Amino acid sequence: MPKTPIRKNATGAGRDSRGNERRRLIFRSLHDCIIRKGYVKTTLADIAEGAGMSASHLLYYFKGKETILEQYFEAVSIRFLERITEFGTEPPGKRIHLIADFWFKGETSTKMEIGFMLECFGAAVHDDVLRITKAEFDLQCKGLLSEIFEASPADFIKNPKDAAEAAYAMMIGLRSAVYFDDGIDLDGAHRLFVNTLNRMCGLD
Amino acid sequence: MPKTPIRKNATGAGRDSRGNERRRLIFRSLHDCIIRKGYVKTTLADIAEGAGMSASHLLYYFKGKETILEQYFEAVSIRFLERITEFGTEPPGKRIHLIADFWFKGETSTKMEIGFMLECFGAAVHDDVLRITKAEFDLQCKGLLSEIFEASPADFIKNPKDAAEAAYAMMIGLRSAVYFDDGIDLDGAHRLFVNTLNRMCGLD
DNA sequence: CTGTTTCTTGAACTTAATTCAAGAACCGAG
DNA sequence: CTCGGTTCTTGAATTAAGTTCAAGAAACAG
Repeated sequence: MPKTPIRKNATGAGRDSRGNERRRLIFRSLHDCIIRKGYVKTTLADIAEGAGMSASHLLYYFKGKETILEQYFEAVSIRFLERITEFGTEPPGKRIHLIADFWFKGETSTKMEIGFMLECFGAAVHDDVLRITKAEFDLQCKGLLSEIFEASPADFIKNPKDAAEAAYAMMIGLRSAVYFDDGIDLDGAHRLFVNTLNRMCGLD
Repeated sequence: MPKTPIRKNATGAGRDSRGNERRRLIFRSLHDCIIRKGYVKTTLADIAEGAGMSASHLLYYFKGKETILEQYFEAVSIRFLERITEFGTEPPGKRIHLIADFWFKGETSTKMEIGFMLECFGAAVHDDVLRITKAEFDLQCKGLLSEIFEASPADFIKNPKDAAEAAYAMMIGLRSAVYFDDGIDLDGAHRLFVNTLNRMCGLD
């Protein structure tokens, strides 16, 4: 006589608010672990310890180790999108500097997260779930940048969409180069980026 | 009475030539596995099966699973460097197209390897061995590109090194965007890249 | 206070990486 | 050819990590 459990709290509000707090703790611990040893070498026990709970309890909230990664990645993507979207409200001349600062002068955690996203993208090649998230992220960034550059057409590249794509690619490219090479001149890269964008947009 | 084993073949030539053949088999199998399921999901048994030997035998040649990855990555980097270096002997107007073709029109395996390298770079953040290899690769590519662009100074960016760096970053950036997003227009990206480089170099 | 739902854990199970000891294959010297 | 040493190869044992599960604690509504 197994009764079908009836959910009193149909919206799941109570559970989810608590669950979300736990999730955040887990994400933060994952984040720390990745900074210290990278994702591959991070064990469930490591994450659990950092979050102050048992390893098996992690799996009460997440289906498996990779699911934690996926959902954390998704959360990070969303935060990035939000921040990048904010730039769209700034005047053209200012946007470029804000975007550049965002990519080059962020806190350590931002730097880590960008590197982490690239790490995820690598993993994502063979994972449909992550792939979709990445494609989504990519698409939206590009759309936004197109918009930004549309507003101040450059004479360097006739089609502003090309400029936007080029800038986006350059941004990702430079940023990853910076992340993966401690020897690189961060300030130099930053100047180069700003100058290039300015020139592209005829704001030089 | 364990005698200290005396190596007859002090140069290791015989052993190494055989060993290198085995290594190549293992690399090829790793390569195939990564195409099919990605590095993380590839097991030693998978690699061993593809190479026609036992899993434990892999560890006779390599210290551990990650060592196989590291050394394969190193081999790929070297091959890339060699191919890119060849472009340096071509005349300026032709180099750009050759490089662009190399990045955008390579065979599937090239595409896979670029993605794989990015995947490695992600892993490399927490690994000193890979890191050095990447830095080396990076440095040499940049040096070469500087050289290439030095020969045909652009009026777009006054300092040709800036142009080289921008082009390099763009190349990596675009290429990774292409790799990680099946929906992207490969030909369009290729055209954009060639056009942009041409304009940068005043060859338009 | 009581029954239901949610939370939490440790122990058991499963899978993959790594170590190890033993023996097969190879090879040069006598 | 055959003996002794060296290199190659493997399966079995060990270790470590991920996952499942059943049981009990905590929270909470009625």
